[in-house]
Amino acid sequence: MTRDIPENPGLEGLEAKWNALWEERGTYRFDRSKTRDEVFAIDTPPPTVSGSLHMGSVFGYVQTDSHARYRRMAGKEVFYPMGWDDNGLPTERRVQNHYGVTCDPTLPYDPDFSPPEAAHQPARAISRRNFIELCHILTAEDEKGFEGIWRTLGLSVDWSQTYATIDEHSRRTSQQGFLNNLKRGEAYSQEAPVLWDVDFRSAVAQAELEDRDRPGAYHKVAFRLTDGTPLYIETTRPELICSCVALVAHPDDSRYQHLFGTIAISPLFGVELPIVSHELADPEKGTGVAMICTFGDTTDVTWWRELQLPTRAVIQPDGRLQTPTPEWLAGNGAAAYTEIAGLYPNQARARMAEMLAVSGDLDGEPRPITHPVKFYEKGERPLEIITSRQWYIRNGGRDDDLRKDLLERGEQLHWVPDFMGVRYRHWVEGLNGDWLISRQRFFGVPIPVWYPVAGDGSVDYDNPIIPEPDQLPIDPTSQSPIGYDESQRSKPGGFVGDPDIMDTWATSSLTPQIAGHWLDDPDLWQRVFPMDMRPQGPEIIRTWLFSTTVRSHYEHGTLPWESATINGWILDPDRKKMSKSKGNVVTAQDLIEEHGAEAIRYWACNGRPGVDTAIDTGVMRIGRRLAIKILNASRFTLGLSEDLDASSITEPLDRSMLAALAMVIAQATTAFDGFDYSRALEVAERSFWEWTDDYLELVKSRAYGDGPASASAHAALQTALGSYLRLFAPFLPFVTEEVWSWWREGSVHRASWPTTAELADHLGDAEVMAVTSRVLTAARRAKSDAKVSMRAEVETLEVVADAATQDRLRLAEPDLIEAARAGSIEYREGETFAVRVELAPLPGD
RNA sequence: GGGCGUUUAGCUCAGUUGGCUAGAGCACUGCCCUUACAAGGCAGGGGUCGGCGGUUCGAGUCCGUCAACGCCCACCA
Repeated sequence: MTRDIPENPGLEGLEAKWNALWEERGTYRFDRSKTRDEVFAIDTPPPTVSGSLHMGSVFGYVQTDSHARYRRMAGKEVFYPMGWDDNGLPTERRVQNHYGVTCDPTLPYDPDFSPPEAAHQPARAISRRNFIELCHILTAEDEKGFEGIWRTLGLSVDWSQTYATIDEHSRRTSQQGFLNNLKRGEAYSQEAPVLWDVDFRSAVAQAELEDRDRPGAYHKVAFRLTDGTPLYIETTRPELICSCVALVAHPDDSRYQHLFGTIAISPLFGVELPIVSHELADPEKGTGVAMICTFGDTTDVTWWRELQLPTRAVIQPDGRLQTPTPEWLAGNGAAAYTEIAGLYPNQARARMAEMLAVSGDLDGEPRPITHPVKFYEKGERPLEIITSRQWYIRNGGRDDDLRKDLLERGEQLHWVPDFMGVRYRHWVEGLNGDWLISRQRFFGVPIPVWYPVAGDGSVDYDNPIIPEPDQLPIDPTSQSPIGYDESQRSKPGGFVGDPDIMDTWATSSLTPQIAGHWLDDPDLWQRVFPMDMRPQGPEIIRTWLFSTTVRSHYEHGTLPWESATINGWILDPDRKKMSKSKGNVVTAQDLIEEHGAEAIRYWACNGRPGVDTAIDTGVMRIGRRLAIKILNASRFTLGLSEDLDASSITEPLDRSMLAALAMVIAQATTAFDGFDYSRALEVAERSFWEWTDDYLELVKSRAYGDGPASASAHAALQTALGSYLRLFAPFLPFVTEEVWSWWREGSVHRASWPTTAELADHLGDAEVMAVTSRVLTAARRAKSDAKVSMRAEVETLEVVADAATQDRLRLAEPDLIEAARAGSIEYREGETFAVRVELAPLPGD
């Protein structure tokens, strides 16, 4: 025996051992000499770097890794990069909490500021540049931690192909992409009402909204017609009566036909308002008359735009009602306004209710209701709508032709599972505006433009000053455009920099271009794009998947990838969706330490594509047991003899076993080609347990002997083991690599995927193994029923079977007699298969 | 309010174009320390497939409908 097989092989230490060796040997290094058709490129989701890794991430990434490993073995050169999403608000929040700081852009840069050991209490305000430096420091630490976990889990990522969505390369790619959109007219800026988060003081895009049910109250309020007749409306936002610009009812509402075109006067404020008609007014809601404010909700925006109403905005970017009395109010109206000036909406609402009650314009008590209110998904207060200048990228929300094109892209994409494509379609069909990409935040990729300042000091937003490509990336708030210098910043005749940053999706929608080095490495780019696979979660179809599709459609006129594989949700052990707010998040680190990487991988790969899956430590234990079983079965097989040529496989039972294995290989391959890793694992696993439980037991006795029959068993065992190790390699990379190293040169992960062709010359009748197992099982059952050891002797085995089955059993008879410890086998002709077992008398009986 | 998904043994899940007495693992029960494996092996009990109604010679598997759960979307008066 020259093989170095441990006496008592175990799983401990395999992760560290093989990760070090894989790194040293460059096992997963991308070979960029391969051409596009030889490459399998994966657009890996860059995880949000946020301290601890969520089990939901582990789930999807491990599934993707199993597929990457399959493709690599199946002959593709796998382009498998890793990115970190450290751009944007989650990082800002984390920095604020971690260091106890807030960003105040008005402060000067402090070059001596160093990261505090502990969080400042209370929070300390620092400059934007200091703040951004902290963002970089913290994300760099977190990224190291994440990489460590991914390596422990055995992701076969090429770690030389990494990026961060805030790094220089990503910023340049993102800014160039934006400038290309701008040049082609796909990006534009416009002053318009936007949904606004008053805490973050930033605009928010449609894709980032969520509805939450909140308590509210209908206030029935009397407006007055010119003759003094009350006209009642119901509103949940009486504080906005001061910003009312019209009253509206449905054009077919007979109750109000006579009022269209006339005037109503607002209570307390005395503003004259036209009474108009519009189809969005719902006769069923309230009194059928609604007040139109600028702006209380998105319907107001629609009415305002379509009915060409004036703007009377009072809500400020900080969420308060403006302090100066609005110009459209005068006299008693102006006096009434002073009661609510400077208040937050909820405070103003209460005050208005009091004032309306006193003036007699409130009919009855406010009626409490629960209603859906729009929130920023990361926000804590309801969104307001304010008017501001923002940048947009056209996404079909305002253009039917473009919408049709993008829907067509969704049809072209191969969705796994296919029903996920419906979510894309519904999202695109439901878009109601273009993609708002500017954010009034600090840590992100700057909008890369400046604006000329005219002699009168006004800013010319319609003619932005564009940087040259070789200047990118730029920060227009600290760099000046070519032809200007810093002394001209914000001066008449000079320039101003756009102060905003881009939405995180405006950058991560370019992950194929970033990872594939679209701008700076055309040679690499043409080898990897369009990519093959986009794995991701279902919740970001509307954001990441869609936005990536939009950018690629514009930039390259193609889909960014051929297939999108959508993983399921992770549920906690009680089948509740895990979320930080529920406090039921289980971190990956703990589970990996407790169960080991192979167990976690097995659990993840057991989850069907796209199917919600609960964290289940029971499944993890099964995976661990499978890994240990592989070690032990390998030790048995490889301890028997040196390598034998497969031509030694002559015994019918051995050839039968290989015939069954060939079918398993075919099934697993078909499953993987359809992105169904879980099916591939399932068929391999079922087959492997049968192999160890039945085949190994049947041939054990023969294998311990000598001669050609023994050699046949050895060679068949080796051949089968070689197949099983490769079938399991995508799922259990450490244990399969360990066994492979006892035996073969090179990495199992660069070995070729098993094929039926390589077994073709050694196949027999698969039924021989099947019927022999049935007889063996019958013998075991008899012993179990008699409560005796499996080693107990059988006097006779009497098999009732048809002639064909008898013939098959005779082919394996010596093995069956040994395994069952039977004295003899007798056959009787019969249609129905049956086995009668007569146990030998026990010694002493 | 609309859409998508899920609902099969106590638990976690398979069941691919409808077809032999519905499968696996865990858990449970019994037996076995058999020289690959006792953090193991062998064997066994246990579901009529969410409800109702159809199509069919035959349905867990197709159609309709209802319900529960999850997710996504929806103009907040």
